[in-house]
Amino acid sequence: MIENLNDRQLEAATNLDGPMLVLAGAGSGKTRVLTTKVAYLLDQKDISPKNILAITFTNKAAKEMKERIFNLIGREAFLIQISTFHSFGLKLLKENYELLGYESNFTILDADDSLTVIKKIMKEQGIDSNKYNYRAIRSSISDNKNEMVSVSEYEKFVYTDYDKVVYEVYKEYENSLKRSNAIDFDDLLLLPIKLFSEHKEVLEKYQEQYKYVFIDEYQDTNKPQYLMSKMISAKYKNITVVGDNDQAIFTWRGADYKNILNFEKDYPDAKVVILDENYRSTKTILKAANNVIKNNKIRKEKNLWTNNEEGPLIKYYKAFDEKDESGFVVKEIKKLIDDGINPNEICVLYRANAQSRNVEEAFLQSNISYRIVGSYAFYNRKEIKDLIAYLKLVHNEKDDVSLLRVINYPKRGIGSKSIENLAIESKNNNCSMYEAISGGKEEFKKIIELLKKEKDKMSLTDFVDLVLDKTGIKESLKNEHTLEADIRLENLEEFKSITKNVEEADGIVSLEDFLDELSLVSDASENQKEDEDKVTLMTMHAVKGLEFDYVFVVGVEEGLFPHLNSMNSEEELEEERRLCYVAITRARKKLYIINSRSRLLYGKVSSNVPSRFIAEIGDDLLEQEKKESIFTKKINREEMITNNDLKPGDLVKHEKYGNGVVLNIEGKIATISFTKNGVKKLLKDHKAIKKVQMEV
DNA sequence: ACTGTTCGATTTTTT
DNA sequence: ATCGAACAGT
Repeated sequence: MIENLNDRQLEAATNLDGPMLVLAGAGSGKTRVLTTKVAYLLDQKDISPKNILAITFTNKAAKEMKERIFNLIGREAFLIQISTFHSFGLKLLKENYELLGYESNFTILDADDSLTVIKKIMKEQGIDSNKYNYRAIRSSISDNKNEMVSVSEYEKFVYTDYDKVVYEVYKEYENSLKRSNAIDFDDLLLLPIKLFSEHKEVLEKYQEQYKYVFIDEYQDTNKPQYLMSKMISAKYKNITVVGDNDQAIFTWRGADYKNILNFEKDYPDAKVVILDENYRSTKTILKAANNVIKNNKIRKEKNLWTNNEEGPLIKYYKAFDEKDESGFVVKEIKKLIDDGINPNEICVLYRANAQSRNVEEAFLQSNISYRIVGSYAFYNRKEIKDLIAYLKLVHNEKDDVSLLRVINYPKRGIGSKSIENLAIESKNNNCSMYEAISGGKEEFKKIIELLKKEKDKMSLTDFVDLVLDKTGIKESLKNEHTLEADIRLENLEEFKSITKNVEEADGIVSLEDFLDELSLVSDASENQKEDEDKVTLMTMHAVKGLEFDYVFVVGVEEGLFPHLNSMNSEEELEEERRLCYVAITRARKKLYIINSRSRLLYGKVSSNVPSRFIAEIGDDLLEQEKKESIFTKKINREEMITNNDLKPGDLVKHEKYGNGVVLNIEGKIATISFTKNGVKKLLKDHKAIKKVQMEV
């Protein structure tokens, strides 16, 4: 198994004991090293697979690691604890909930659920939502939790009015979750640490169990994750961490890449291995990545190199608008598929989830089958969330968030006034809203009680059917007779096919296990069959750790990538650049970069200039695609372009004066030099002036 | 007290 | 597109 490893990889994979830091550049075979090391460990040492803990960053990565270890050692691989920090945290909570004061059927709130709780609290406290944005308050609370600042500790840091609001909401938020027997995503990391700190004997048990610990993507660990790694490996100190500070893209979520830089301080006797030979990409792709990342100032110099062939130039296409952009992507992907390329080897990357729609529509029209990985997908649809809320409520009746979502859906004549009263009642009795139900709302309670009785008598899929039936969801959608309602019904059917898939794969599935999986996975693609040949669509964040032969990056424009919201500081900009580095290094054979002069996004048309990252890649690595698509033949391109944002250097065409170039803009006046008519000062927004694209 | 309609604001990235 | 607030109607 250790054949074919290079010297450094071999060194990393065979030094089994003690702390080790593996600085692994993109595509340098770090997953290979990790999986080999695990297999070698089991071969050499007298330990059980159950003594190994391996933490990855995404569920997808965990799944892949399991498969690769399975290929090396067979079925024993499934006994190894391989999971994300969050699912490992959940496992710890499932095993120790009493010690932390929870009941066994606790609910996990996702980010949307947390927001609902926060909205409710802010309304109750009479906080003006125009002055204090719900989302801002939520992220402040989450930031505190990720920095491990508790409510009582935060009280000491309250200075401004804003702090005061955050404090009050934070306090009530924590109380409210406790009343609902609920935890949020941050708690999945925080509660295990609380458990370990307060119950040394429990910590010791886990230290004894997980004698060997592996942490992937260590540069993206936040404080609780860092602590969890440290605590659990403190006894034997057999901890191997792998990462690359050039790929730190989650600092906005509290991740601190200094964790990886400080590893040698934490463990002075740590062995350090640097993997800098890239086996994945062509020389061209790697050069592009290096050209981009070297612009970062806060960075440890590093030189990733490859012996792979030069490979084709990066294809660069400047589109007119988002339709032209997706048209180009479709055209190129069709070419690849016609050449016999498997669609599984193609992926399309974007900065924001909202961009997926544009590509999706083009794929639908041209019958390219695709899968979308990401949070705007299936589970975020209203009808699916409604159904899940019922399931969650059946599982944990104290789940106020779910109750609020469905108590009046479908309409049962329970309006805001009744709900308000219910909330007051529950507050007064310090109980959940469900427990406070009385009078006219009993009908709702009866439905839930009935479902509770039935849930263990049938398969999960049948139970979902029963829920749709008894709650009246199905009926109310059927009665709508609109296209929208039909789509919602179809999605609910799709949900049943997911539960069916899960049941077929895992045998009988309990509601609890299914809900756990839902809240951690939050992505339908994980539960879909993966054996079909499909092009993958996802964000650049989600693609971390994966690789494809052909990678398309769309929307490479200033404002979108780097994102406008990330242009406030040099640090944020450097993180965008690392994201660009991650995106580029996903490609094995060929990279495509596409941007658009104008695009419709979030219901608005915006016009953007090409991203600075394209200039950083450098012209000599780019091959610009000429506009020869059907699109140009149909539409007079000059009509496509508005003159609303003339800048010095732009080429223009004037109805009377002909072609010219903009020399200067002062307020509304543009100074333009015309080829045949000399320099003129004109109103820049005059309709006689049209901006002309610069290339052929 | 609940329902329906309209208008306006709002959307980075994830476990 | 979706959600919430505000208002009018039942």
